[in-house]
Amino acid sequence: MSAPPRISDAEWLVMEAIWGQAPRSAGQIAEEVGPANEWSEATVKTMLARLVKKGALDFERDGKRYLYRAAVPREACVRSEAREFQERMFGGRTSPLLAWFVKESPLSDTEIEELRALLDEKAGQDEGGQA
Amino acid sequence: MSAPPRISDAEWLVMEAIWGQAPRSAGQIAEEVGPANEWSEATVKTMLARLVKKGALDFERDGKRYLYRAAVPREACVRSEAREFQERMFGGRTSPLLAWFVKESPLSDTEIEELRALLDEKAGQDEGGQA
DNA sequence: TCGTTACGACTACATATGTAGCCAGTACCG
DNA sequence: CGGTACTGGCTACATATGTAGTCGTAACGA
Repeated sequence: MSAPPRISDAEWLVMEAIWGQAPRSAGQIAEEVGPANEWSEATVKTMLARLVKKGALDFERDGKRYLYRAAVPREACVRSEAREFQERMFGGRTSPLLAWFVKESPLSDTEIEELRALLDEKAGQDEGGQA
Repeated sequence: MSAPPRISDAEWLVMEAIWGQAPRSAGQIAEEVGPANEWSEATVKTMLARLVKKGALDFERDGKRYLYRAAVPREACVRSEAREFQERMFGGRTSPLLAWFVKESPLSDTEIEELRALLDEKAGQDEGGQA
């Protein structure tokens, strides 16, 4: 449960590629994220190395190259980032956050319906479902 | 409408103090945020200078000292941070974000009620309320 | 008027981040 | 067995960030 490492903006894009499909070699990853972000292959390799060092990635040898895989689930990283965001912007409280997004964002009727359904579910459960 | 400047973690705390009450002198601000974060006064002053340079703060002379005030509304910064967060975590989509927070967070019945009310309002309006 | 002091300005320095180049070794082809 | 190309490792460098010290000077009190 140790907090996942802090993952920077650029690093996050690399992580996404790996969360999307793993294990993969640096070359494969670079092919996926490089062009879209106008990164040289070297840049991607640097980020891979840093992510390994941070403990966000793991790798196994495959002949002369490495195959990288995520060492932390995306889930955990999202949770951690979300917590920080929530903390900074809304003093850690959830309902103001939700209210803010509901007010600020365009939502289709369908989406509103879905959210209502989720709230219903939520209301059904007793407090403290959070294990 | 130019995007508000990127405000770092530590800087954000200083901004909060100023959004809370302005204009204020460096000393006053340091008094408020320094102890809580174990920052020396020098640290606070550095952040003030950086924030001014970034265009996040403005100041007016008051004798020998400066009185700082926010140059960008908190609103705008929150919006900008929220957009980035949403982009990174949920591909920019709002409803998955809302769904995620609803599922992940404990919400009291009252809060759920309030959100329902908000959704009702939202559903009432036609699409594209975004002014 | 002169000293004191409270401010802002400038400097410092380690780590993080964005971006990328170069080198050495190794696996594989010929 | 030697050459070649690909791969990771190390180096580089500018900017951002966290954290803080020092200095010159203006304002104010004595």
